[in-house]
Amino acid sequence: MKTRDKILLSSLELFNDKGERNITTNHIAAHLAISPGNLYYHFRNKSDIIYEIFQEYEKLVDYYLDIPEDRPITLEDMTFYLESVFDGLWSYRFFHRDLEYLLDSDPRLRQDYREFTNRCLAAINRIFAKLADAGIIQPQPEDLRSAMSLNVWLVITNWMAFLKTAHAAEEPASLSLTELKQGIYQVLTLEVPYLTPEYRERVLALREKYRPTLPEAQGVSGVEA
Amino acid sequence: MKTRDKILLSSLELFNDKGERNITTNHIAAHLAISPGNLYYHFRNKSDIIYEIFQEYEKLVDYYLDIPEDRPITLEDMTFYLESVFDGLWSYRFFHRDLEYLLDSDPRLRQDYREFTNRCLAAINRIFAKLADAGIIQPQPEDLRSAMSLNVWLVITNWMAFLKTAHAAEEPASLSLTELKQGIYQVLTLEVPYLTPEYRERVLALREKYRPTLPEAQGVSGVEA
DNA sequence: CTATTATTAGAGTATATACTCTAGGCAGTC
DNA sequence: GACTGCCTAGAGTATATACTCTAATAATAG
Repeated sequence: MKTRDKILLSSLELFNDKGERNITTNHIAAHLAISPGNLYYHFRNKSDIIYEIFQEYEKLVDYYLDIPEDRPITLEDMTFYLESVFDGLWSYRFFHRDLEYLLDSDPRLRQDYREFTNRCLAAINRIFAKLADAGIIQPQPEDLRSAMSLNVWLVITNWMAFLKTAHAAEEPASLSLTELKQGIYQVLTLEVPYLTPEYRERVLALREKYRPTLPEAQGVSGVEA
Repeated sequence: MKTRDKILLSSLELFNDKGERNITTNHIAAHLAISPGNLYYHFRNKSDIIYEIFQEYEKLVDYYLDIPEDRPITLEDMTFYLESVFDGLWSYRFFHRDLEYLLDSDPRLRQDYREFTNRCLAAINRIFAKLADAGIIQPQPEDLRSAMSLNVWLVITNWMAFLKTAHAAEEPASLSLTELKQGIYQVLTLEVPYLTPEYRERVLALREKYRPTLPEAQGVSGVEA
């Protein structure tokens, strides 16, 4: 594998593990057992590395959220979208953690991320429209659907931060992909009141599959309330 | 005003303005025109300053979210809770921005924040229960209510991050309290499907008051989709 | 084989950051 | 006036960070 690609891969891994803020270019070089000079031969600075990783992330999610225009949408499609988006979030989980700082330090990233957000929101919106067409959820007025889509986006992008911060003082690294996917339970919660009688039971059953197993991790434990 | 309090106040102001990551103890001292030594006479380190600011924040929100046990809840109560919580978020807005890093660097903060989250979730849960008692929303099974409460929490705590990141490349400092309170629109969106016929119109009217004025800031602009 | 280009090592640097240390001022008290 | 306790200044420091520079080594093309 090319050094350049190894740098991108290691950076992503280290960022995900320890947080972008805690990883310097020297750390990355040391982790790969290459010299700082070598790293800077391939990338002008740390921002460029991050920008390139973001572009991979963007491409991945755009690929997943390619909504078919020519056919109706199914429950399986919806499951796929949810699973995929959370997979993407997991693979690039460092990104949302320091999002604001990253956007402040790189105007290109700010611009691109903004457009990315808009594409995602539009995709969620279209999914809802097609779910209504398919008779899975009840149709809603345009502005309610937009606001719902935005709420879905907020839940999806911040579920991980919630998990990490609501976890006890144990190893903060103890987060797993399985736990992350409990976010799907939260997203489906948003759909519950809109489900049509025909699909209600099926979607509720799907939702159950993602129900958090440890009520403690859920946050509302009653005991501490 | 005592130097100690001035340090807390200036720190909060600077953190909110520029982000905790971009503000050093030397910056704080310089901003107050005092010496670093002086600052460190009053606080052992930066973490201690942040921890103390968090405790103020915690106290404020706990005070706002004191749900009365002896009487039913009204729509005015709900409005007050929402307004207050967003006021609190605004006043201590630096906090959620670097939350994960802050919790990673201070175990006390991690523990306290976790308990704080649980208290807030419990309070939201109780509010929903009392809204149902008051006939404003339809009663829901316990687990659905918990999941809904968690979604409310996710929307509330991350609305600001969304605004900051979805904004265009303009001044990132252009965020206003008014915009922030459009988060109330999003929270009320979550309640919409559960409203009782008696209260539906009143709550929808309340919600309209917080509707975002600029569709662009909303994120879903159609044009870019 | 040679010239050129791409890649790498590794020492080095300017700046920043969190924090320390010493000396001293100032207010009150006897 | 001397003592005490609180507060402050400001120079200083160890470490980290992002990044540069030079020279050497591999790879490739003619």
